[in-house]
Amino acid sequence: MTPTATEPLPPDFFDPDCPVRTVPVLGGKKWTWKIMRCLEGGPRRFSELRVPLVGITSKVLAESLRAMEYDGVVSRTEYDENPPRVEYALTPLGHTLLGPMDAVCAWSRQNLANLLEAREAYERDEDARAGRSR
Amino acid sequence: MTPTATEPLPPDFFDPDCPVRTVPVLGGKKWTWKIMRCLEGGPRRFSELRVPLVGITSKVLAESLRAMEYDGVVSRTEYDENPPRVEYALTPLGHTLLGPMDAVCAWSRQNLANLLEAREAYERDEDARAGRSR
DNA sequence: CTGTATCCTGAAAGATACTG
DNA sequence: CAGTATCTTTCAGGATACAG
Repeated sequence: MTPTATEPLPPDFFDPDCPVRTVPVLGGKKWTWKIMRCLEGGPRRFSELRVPLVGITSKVLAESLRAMEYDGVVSRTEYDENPPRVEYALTPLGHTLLGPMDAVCAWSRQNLANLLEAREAYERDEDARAGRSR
Repeated sequence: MTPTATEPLPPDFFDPDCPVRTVPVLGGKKWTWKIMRCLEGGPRRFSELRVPLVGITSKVLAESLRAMEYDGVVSRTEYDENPPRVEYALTPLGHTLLGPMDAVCAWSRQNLANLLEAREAYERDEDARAGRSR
């Protein structure tokens, strides 16, 4: 599964049709990770989610929640009240995703300094090269 | 840091300007995770990477590698030969990212069945609802 | 309050052709 | 071989208005 560097990587190293590709939490989906974090502490209603997700529109929030519901990581519970109340929560499956997510988030936090330093170094080298050729 | 469900989520729950947001491996960047996996076994040259990354164009591969180099997770080594040879490899920082990434990938593999089942259930319910209202 | 319906924009990705 | 240069496409995301 992990070929060494001396042998060529096979063309079928990745399955282009692998359904994992379409898991929202892995692909684009700008807000998914943040929504997960907002639901970590317990159920939240729609308007409650909009507060910390500064800048999100109701359209995008609704779309994101629907995609997550589709994948079974979020549940939607409608209460027949007036005014209407809808609560979103992590499913058991969603909860199991928190751990892996935390690993990546922790990495980001721990290596933020390294990252910023790498970017500065990269730009310094760019400047040096451009300076010489000029 | 993790508010309970009974207290409201503060508007500053997330820092909109947090640089972590721009880490390629966390945001969009369709190919980043796959490129990481290709480099896991050791250094690879440009054309070698194109084989398993079925469908990627040289333009997008070059852009992706540059972004990863910028963030310090990939190194680029140019050998002064003819024909030219360039090798890409994971940096030490890049290697530390493999662990967290694996956690998410493992989750995807382990829960793929649950995911597909959730999607089917979702679509069944949709059909049921549409059927009733029709 | 919890959304949907439109329309629009910008950035990422793809197609194609070409260069040192 | 290892890219760059253009041009086109695509689509997630945003703005705005409105509905149950």
